[in-house]
Amino acid sequence: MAQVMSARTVGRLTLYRRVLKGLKDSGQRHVVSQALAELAGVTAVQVRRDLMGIGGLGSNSRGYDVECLLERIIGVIEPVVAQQVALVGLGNLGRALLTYFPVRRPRLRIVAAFDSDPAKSGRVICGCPCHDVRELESLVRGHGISLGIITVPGGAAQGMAERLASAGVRGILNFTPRPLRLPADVYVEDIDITMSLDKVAYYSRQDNVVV
Amino acid sequence: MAQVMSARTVGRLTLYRRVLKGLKDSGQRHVVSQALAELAGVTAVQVRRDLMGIGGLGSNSRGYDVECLLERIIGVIEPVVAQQVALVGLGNLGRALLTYFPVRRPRLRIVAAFDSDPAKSGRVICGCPCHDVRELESLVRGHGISLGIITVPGGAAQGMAERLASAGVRGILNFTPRPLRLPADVYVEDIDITMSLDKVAYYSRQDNVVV
DNA sequence: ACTTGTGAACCATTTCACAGCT
DNA sequence: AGCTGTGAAATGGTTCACAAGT
Repeated sequence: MAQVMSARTVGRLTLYRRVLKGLKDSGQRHVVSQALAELAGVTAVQVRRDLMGIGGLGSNSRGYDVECLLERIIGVIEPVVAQQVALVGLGNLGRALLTYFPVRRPRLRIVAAFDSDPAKSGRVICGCPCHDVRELESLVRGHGISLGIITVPGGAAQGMAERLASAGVRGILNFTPRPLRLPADVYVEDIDITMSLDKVAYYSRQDNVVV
Repeated sequence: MAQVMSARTVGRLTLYRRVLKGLKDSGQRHVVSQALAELAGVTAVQVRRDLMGIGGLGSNSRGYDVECLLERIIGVIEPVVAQQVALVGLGNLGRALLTYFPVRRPRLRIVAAFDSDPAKSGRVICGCPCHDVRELESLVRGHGISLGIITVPGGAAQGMAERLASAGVRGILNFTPRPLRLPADVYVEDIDITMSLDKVAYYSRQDNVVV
């Protein structure tokens, strides 16, 4: 990719990939922007803009070739070689994520999990070996782990993020409600579940929701 | 509130609330926009804009009164009376959320959980009674539940959303990767964990991340 | 007739720059 | 000197409207 795409565009491309996979499995050969848009929950123009950005390859009569488009999108957003992921924090959410991910993203595999509770280390949960957090740096370096998922209590978030970053991690998915201050070359994506619930609660009380 | 605030503003107000609670507990009486901004991970101007929107009440010398501001924000974003929440889908993620929420948001209480697996109904998990999904409508109506959290497999998402909406739910937190098509008066907030991880993976491979 | 691709317009949000108060 | 509040500018993202291809 010549230019870096915006986070929203990247997000939508993952939606399209999902939809296209479904279409391909059901034997669809072509799809028009309108149909793709409806399945992904966005507008048709938006779809065309996004696809334009990765070198639009639609036919002016039949729309887009499902297989061809899918491969193009995968080529843009999926890693060529698998990326290794570490999970820090084996609370309920952390354990849920361990079972949630592996089946879906074979190219992003959680290869190590960490917790400060010694009772949790040494075990294997859902195929993922759990270690004491003291081993974090050595194992992150050893496995060449480039992504981190943080599901620790808020107070420990910044510290864990710094340790991950200094051990070579380039991107962090942060489930804690704390903002992470890290070098600019580490990308951070926040998922603040409580904030999201607060938003839902707020708008559910408004009468005139236009979103 | 006269005008409906944007989703981003509402989100940031919840951040400020969190930070202000911490400051209050630590005995801080006043806080300047710059400090609040750093703790919330945004800019100082952003903070002032947001607070302006709810009727800025900062002193031109000492900044904002912590307690006073906290109460103002709570008055704007928190429900006056508690809102009841239903959780649909008792997989790993659903169960993790059951243990995650209650301690944090006393005014948003998950009062019922549903699953299609009969083995899961009749039990109480983390203080929350679990029911067969067939009882969804009657219990949602009976409890006056106004918010729903959906953590079912993707294929069941749209159906569950419709059932929740027709039973009177006004806002839905959607953890499935499917877009929900619902009447415009139901607010939907999506948390697409897999998409977020894909974004992290994508940007972690870019060299020039400016976010 | 129905499609994509796209300049231009539009809208939302953030940032700049500074007036005004203490 | 240091703060908030805010008009105005800038940025970023979405939608409109339509040219051009089949």
